[in-house]
Amino acid sequence: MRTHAADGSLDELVELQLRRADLRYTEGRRRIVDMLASSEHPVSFAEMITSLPQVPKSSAYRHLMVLEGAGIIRRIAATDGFARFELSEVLTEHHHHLLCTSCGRVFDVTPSASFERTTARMVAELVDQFGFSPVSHSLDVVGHCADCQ
Amino acid sequence: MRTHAADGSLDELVELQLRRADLRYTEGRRRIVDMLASSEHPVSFAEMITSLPQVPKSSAYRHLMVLEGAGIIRRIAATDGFARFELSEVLTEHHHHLLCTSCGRVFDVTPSASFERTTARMVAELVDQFGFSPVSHSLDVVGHCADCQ
DNA sequence: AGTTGTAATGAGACTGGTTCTCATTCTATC
DNA sequence: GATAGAATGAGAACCAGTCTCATTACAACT
Ligand SMILES: [Mn+2]
Ligand SMILES: [Mn+2]
Ligand SMILES: [Zn+2]
Ligand SMILES: [Zn+2]
Repeated sequence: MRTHAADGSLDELVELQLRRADLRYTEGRRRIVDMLASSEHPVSFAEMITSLPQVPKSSAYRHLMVLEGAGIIRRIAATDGFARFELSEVLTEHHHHLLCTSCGRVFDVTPSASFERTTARMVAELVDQFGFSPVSHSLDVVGHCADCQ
Repeated sequence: MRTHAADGSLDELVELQLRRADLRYTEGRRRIVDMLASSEHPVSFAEMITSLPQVPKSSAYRHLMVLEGAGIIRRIAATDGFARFELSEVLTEHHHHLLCTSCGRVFDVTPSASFERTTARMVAELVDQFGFSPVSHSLDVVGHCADCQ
């Protein structure tokens, strides 16, 4: 998932958002954000430390918690029990996921505008019955990816 | 979530489905199925062994795997990292979930028929772009429940 | 009823992903 | 450059979940 912010401005946006919470945009955190920004699909923790051997495990876990807490990244529960991570939608764009139950991978799919209008209406309908206050929604499709048929 | 099968027939349906895979519908498995059938919301493992102290932990985990494998129950990834379990949709009815990020609870919501027609159309649209073969979908709303506002 | 093969059970050991600890090192601000 | 709070990293600790293995229950046959 590409960012829709111009390449140069992503770092600035992240730094700003961290500053707001008295947090620093340090080397390790930058490495993780850059990695997620350039990844074609949501990334598992294992993939992450493999491709970023400079970042120690204990620190990487902490960075993920900090970045998630600051709303910079989002955690996705995949079908294999291992979470995946991606930039949050304020830094990319709203989209949905295809979850493969064979290999565990997660794929991004961006719906059309009319699609999203319909979804928003449906979410409102669901929530009304319950006094629930919605923050976000996710329409996940579970099945088998092209590689795993 | 109530079952739509008449009370008496649920056990028969489950037994049949297990038999098909040369599995037995034993005491412990029955306890878990009954518990899920009478529960108002998806149940975490902790809740489960608390309310079923007769079922040992190691057996309970195994029962859940067997029942999930046989398509009798479904595992839901909640926002707190702990899975929840419910009867699968062949035994209840298709529905969606409201996930509270404050308390971690999961609520069932049953959409209207027209709602589901629309959703099905949208899922087909998403999947086409990817050569992905869909098995099921889930439209989850993340936010705060009435208790946690 | 007895035999046999396979499924199921349960206590406890074990695993490995994740979190915690703590001593040390940065970094923003005064 | 002094100070305080944030960040770091190695390793210990934790604990949900899995595995092992000896035992028991069950179904299908003779
Ligand atoms: Mn995504
Ligand atoms: Mn449900
Ligand atoms: Zn796959
Ligand atoms: Zn709540």
